Amino acid sequence: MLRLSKLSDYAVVVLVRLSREDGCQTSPCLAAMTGLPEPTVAKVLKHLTSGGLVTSQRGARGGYRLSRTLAEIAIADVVAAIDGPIAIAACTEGGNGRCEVESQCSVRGRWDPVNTAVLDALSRITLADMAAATPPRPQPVRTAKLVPTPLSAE
Amino acid sequence: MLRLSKLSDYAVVVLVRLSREDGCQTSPCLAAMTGLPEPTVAKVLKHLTSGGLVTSQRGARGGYRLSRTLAEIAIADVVAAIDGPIAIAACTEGGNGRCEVESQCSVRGRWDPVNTAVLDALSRITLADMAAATPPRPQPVRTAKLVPTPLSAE
DNA sequence: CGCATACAGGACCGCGCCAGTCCAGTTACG
DNA sequence: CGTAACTGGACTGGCGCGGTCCTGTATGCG
Repeated sequence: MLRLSKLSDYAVVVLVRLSREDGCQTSPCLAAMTGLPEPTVAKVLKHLTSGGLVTSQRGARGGYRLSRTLAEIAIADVVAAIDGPIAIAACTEGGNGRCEVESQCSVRGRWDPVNTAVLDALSRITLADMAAATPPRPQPVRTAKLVPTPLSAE
Repeated sequence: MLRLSKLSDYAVVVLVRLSREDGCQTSPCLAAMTGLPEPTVAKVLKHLTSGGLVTSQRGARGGYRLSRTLAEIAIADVVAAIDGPIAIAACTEGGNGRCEVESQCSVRGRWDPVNTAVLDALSRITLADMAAATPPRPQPVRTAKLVPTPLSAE
């Protein structure tokens, strides 16, 4: 398992979509483009804004803009912006520290290297890597439910 | 976030405790030693048995035994035994494939490298590293492997 | 100047999942 | 033969997440 939250997944999709500098920077437009429900996209964008990954422009003709390039945004940044600090177990530094049997826990504090390793792995992959696909024919990973024009139609 | 399940956390604790070859190999005894509720420990041990990490002996005077040494059991093995195959997002190979907007998903299939990176990180750290027994302050970034800590020896 | 648009930042709520428990069955030791 | 311990399910309650909605505010435009 070790599952990522859905919102983080959505965030990656939205950010990659936002990187295309056509006239689609509002949350309703991004929702339509990605096929995700608009309130959810709005929520994701709000989190990304407070996380500093995008900048917002209020009012009519407003919208969102990436504050950095895709290559400068790591997956870890996105996850941190959406889900808060990455903490594998409750006993790690970023965790809430809820560990009532801590006194007799023989692995106390030993989760931190694991947490660091995972965080490091997620910091090494950027959104540019994620967006590198979407060529006409990426590696058919599993279900080849692939149409020739996935996003260029829009 | 990216939280690990509690059961996996417990499994690490139980396995490390089980590695000490004193007369504590039954699930009631392990529960008492670790301070965890006995039914939960029993459930964890069942999963670890079917995962092949421990072997069981039924009947009176039965119990559990590690089928490998701590150094040969990676964190990824424990997580896989408890929570099933590691899958960061729904769109990865191990995931259940529930992705209803897949047709217009611009990052389709691109989670696999991320998943692989995380899995790799978790495969690099073994239970022997975890059992290195509450050292003063370890700050290794990602070289937390292969540190010759003799404390796991019994 | 007022309206329409779009972000801000909450509150709210139902569903699904996980943790935890329990029980009937089986095995094996003494 | 009785007891201790594993086996493998089913069951359930809590809670966290995904998803929605609402009020307020900023801003561009007619």
